[in-house]
Amino acid sequence: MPELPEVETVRRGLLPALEGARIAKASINRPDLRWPFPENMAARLTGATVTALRRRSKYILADLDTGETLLIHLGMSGRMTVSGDLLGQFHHQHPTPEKHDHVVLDTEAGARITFNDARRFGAMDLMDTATQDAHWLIRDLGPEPLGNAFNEDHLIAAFAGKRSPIKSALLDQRIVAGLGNIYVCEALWRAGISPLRHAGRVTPARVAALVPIIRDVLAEAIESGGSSLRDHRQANGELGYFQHTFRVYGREGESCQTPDCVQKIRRKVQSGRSSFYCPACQR
DNA sequence: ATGGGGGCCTGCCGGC
DNA sequence: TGCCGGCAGGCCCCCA
Repeated sequence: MPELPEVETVRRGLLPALEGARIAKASINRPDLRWPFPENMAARLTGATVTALRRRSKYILADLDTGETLLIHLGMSGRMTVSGDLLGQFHHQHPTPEKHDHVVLDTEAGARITFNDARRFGAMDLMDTATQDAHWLIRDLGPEPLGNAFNEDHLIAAFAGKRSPIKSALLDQRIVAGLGNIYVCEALWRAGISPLRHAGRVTPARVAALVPIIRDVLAEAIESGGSSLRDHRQANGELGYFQHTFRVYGREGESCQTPDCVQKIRRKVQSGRSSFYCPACQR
């Protein structure tokens, strides 16, 4: 269920087990996810040490001491779980393998990282670290929403003249990289902008106001993910997705949470995705 | 060139 | 209980 905050939460959860760790064994249980795995992926991972574990948009990037970088995308249903000694006294045993455990990495230190993805919209690839920015999945991505390159000027310029609904524009990873359906709905509700409005017809002032709102929505989600991740891990060692309460997402028919607003949240399908919004607060 | 829709997959949930 | 339709947080590709 991964948008940027979930991917960041997973990355942070993987850090203690993976960063600096040597991969003793890589088990690849099928030839592909959304796309075929790269040639000899197991052999190229085995024996490699992870020197850094980074994130770009919704991609997790593991730099290896072999000069390659492992790219991981969770798609819609991808999960990564950690088991093994690094998690402490309760988890000496690895859990029973489950259906859809497609890739399993065992580290020399005794941790096991399992990639499970029922729908297989996820992806893994290996690329040269030196030229990673040119990778076909990375090269067209827009700025990181939490970075300095994502600012008022950028978003105003990106929306200028755009005929598509602002909902679609914010889901366009070339404009800003990492937002998905949920956080776009949440950010637009906070900003009071209708998801149906053409991007080019939102006033510059309102577009500018959207920038810190997007940052806040994501930062809050990461923060809440971080805390629930710790809890979750204490409980069973899994890197779960945090429980986050959304103001509009999934709340069709419920009352708008804006004080004094008496409207109900509506759901409307836009280019195949559900948008949740308040018809009174969002214009 | 740009925007919208189809398709990839499996699982789950509600209704009959 | 079983079957069926609808739905799911992503993203590439094709078509108009």
